[in-house]
Amino acid sequence: MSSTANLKHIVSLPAPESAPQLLGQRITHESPEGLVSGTITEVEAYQEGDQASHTFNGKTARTSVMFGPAGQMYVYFTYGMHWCCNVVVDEDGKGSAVLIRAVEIDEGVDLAWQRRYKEKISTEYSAKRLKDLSNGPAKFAQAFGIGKSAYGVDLLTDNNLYLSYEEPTERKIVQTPRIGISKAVDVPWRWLYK
DNA sequence: AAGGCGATTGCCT
DNA sequence: GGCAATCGCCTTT
Repeated sequence: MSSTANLKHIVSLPAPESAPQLLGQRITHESPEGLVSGTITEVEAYQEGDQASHTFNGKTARTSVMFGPAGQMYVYFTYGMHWCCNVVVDEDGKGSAVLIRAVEIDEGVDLAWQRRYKEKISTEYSAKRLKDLSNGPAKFAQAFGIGKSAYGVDLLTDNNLYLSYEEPTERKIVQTPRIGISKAVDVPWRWLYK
């Protein structure tokens, strides 16, 4: 199977099956300022009928893309200041997506650093700040320069913002309940590398 | 037309 | 560990 076909298969699955398979996949954003790329290391699954999902109360203007074809980006704005990114998954018509909660950046660290901290990267790397670069959903969005304009972008075909397939690795995966929600708090649909 | 609140983060104690 | 910041969306009048 080709890389694109592998990805296509992964995002065609229901969210709770798709999410753990998106762990380890690569996401890249090429913007006028430069390229940032890294490995997805933490995800959460949300789907229609799931009380914690934005689609629980049906389709709205904000969530419409979640009901569309798999592989598109669902971006939402929250807490008055943060953007968060999801990969739309499952069959066309199902309101499902996988929230990208953390990415390990291995290309474009300088650019990511500038976007996050509004300053040039110093020769003396702060270990904590490096770790904090993209270890949260809104941190990832900021580090990658992703905002409203990414809404609905097809991550399987777009030339600037795209997923690329990586073979599964031996990295140990942990499964836990989702973070920061008030409904369906016991549903264990968060996956991350140990 | 108005009000409450969130799939978060960073700073303060 | 607690809490403020900040605003678009959705629900309720």
